[in-house]
Amino acid sequence: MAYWLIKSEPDAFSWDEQVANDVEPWTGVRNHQAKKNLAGMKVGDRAFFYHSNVQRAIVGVVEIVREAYPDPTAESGNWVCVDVKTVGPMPSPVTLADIKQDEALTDLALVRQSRLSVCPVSVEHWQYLCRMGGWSGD
DNA sequence: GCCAACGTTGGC
DNA sequence: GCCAACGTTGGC
Repeated sequence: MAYWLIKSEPDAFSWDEQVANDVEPWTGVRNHQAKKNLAGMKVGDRAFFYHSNVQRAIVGVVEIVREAYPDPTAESGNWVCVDVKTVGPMPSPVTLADIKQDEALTDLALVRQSRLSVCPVSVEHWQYLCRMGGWSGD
């Protein structure tokens, strides 16, 4: 199974809304590299839910429950989305500042390509970030 | 196909 | 609010 990180501006769609909705279609991605990442997601993969812009922190964990299908919010039909399900909140959110300070995380896609809204996370980084956030996991 | 202009994202 | 990074558009 693979690991990912998906970004959302809390003003547009926040973690609280994700928790309230439980399962949410992850739509609106309009970047080819991000699309490629979405298309590579499998059911059962997990992703960090990251708040960009105002909070800048990993605030929770979600699971992919439906693989890439045409994004209904795209008129062209050329974009895709996936469905993600709430797994749980990070006990202590991992901030971007924390991540940037940590030498083990300098090659994280989140840091290297700040504008990419859907990025892959290696197993090593996933476990490392989980430890930082106090995620006991399952 | 190159490149300048412009728009958007996201950190600070 | 500013700016850097990056994507897109359009003229040539």
